[in-house]
Amino acid sequence: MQRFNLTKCCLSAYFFTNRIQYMDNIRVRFAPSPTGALHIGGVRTALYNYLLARKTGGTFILRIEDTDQVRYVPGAEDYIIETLRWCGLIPDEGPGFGGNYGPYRQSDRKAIYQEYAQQLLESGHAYYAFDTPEELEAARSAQDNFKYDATTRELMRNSLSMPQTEVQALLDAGVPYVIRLKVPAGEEVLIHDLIRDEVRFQTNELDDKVILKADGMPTYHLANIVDDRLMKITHVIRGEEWLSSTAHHVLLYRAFGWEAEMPRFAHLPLILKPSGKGKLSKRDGVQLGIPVFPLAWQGDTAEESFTGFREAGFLPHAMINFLAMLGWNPGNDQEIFSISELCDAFTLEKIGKAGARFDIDKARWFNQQYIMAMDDTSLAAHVRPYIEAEGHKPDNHFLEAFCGLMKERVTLLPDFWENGYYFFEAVKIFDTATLSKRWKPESREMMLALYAELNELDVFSAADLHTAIDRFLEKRGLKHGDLLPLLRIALAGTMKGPAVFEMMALLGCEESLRRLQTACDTFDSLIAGQ
RNA sequence: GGCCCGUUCGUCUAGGGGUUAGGACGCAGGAUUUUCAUUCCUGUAACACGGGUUCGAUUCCCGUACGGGCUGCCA
Repeated sequence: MQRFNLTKCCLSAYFFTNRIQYMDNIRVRFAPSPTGALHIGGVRTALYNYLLARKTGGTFILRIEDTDQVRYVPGAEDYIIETLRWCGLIPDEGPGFGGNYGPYRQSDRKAIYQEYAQQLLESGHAYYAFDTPEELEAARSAQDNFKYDATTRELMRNSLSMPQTEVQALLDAGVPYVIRLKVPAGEEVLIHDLIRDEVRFQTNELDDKVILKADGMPTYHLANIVDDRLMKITHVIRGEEWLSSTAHHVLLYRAFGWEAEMPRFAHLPLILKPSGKGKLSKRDGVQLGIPVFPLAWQGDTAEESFTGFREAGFLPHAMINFLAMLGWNPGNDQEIFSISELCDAFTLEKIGKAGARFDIDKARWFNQQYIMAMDDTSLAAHVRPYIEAEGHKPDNHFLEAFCGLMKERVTLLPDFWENGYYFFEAVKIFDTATLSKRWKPESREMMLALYAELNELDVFSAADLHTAIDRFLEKRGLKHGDLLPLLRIALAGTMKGPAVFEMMALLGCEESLRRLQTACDTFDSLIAGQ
């Protein structure tokens, strides 16, 4: 990274990171709409905003875009904030986070937008429109590809097509109206996108977007321009679905006379379905049985309720790491990144242009890596709830040792219980298929002899067990293979699991011997019965 | 339909005018291990197509195809 220190007389210094120029005091915002659970793609957008802010010493702002009264869903805002907290993407400013540019909820800023809409009205960049939804519908069905624009607005009912007296009369009578942006004809809008370079639009292709709705609320277009301006946003990092409407946004900046200080745009590629085509949707989650939301969401119906990465047993940092790599790369082979490493390595320039397929297997791999790398104490804290949910309250020492034995054998948090429940309670299922091959007529006697031998042990550690059992086998001219598989099944019921000696040591002398006894008592009939 | 964006192994991607096109996930095989897992090794597999430009193109340009986004008083 080259750094250019400009003289103090300059208002702002600039520095370059891999060719993209950043200014000082970077301010970015994550601006979700509280219409339901936050999509995983939204989490990635939040992440990239957060990373740019952290990398540059800038400010990460949360702004709630709740201008749609109809689609507003109670609880969605809490969900968004809980998600950010779970992921560790804590806003510097936002509702409940403080900041000097609030309020950060757009519904609390209604009056501000009206003021700015008025300004556009006065400067001739916007106009009143009285067309009812029905009339618009009629116009659309009467004409294919109907667009409310320079070629059609004279035919519609608005302050451009009607005499001023009539407009005033309608206004005075309290007839509902919207305010539309008057898109100029024959101009070009050039956008310098940080990810896509130059993108051009012809204003003749653009329609006169509604900027203030009949209920007095702004649409996204107006609100986001005004707020980004007032909140001094320097970089707009958002999904590609916004690229098309960016032309309108530039036109709004132009109309307000703010174009020169407009924020920089970076439009992120979308996250696509795991299989097939199209962008990832909540339906994919239920269809494939995979989480596509960070946290579970309880909707009004079963169809509107979804599981989340957290509930599936993902560690937040593993999910973040996975998401970071979906559309961005560090330019080298490193894949595992802590959040702070991500902050250092992140650059907008390394974000790809093409959409990225959502690959749950890769996510699982990341989770496995994070579990294996985590120390036993921290891991125990994550695993404890799963064990307690099954009615067990192990002490920390035991649980940590358990985590240590299991962590190389799991990919998701629930696997700890599912693959290792027998550390907490009696074996429920015995692998009778293996047992019937291994349990010989003389096995019972061998196990009984081992029981007696182990019963004499003073110290029940893995190392001591190892020595004792090796000695036992040697005495009888047996090999590991003659005993250990049986011992494993006696203790755990399954052929899968940690080293037998470690398992025994953790189970303890008393419990281990009890299981040996149980094996001797039941294995004969178990095999006979199957 | 119109406008906009995109296209390297099945997936995530590196790379970039001359390379054995690299890594990771997955999958397959092997080594280690009493089992499973971990770890290690090996293998599998890609520059969408057609024209240019060029001594040479996967890389640059133009088309085509395919995919995606937008096209609401939704965000």
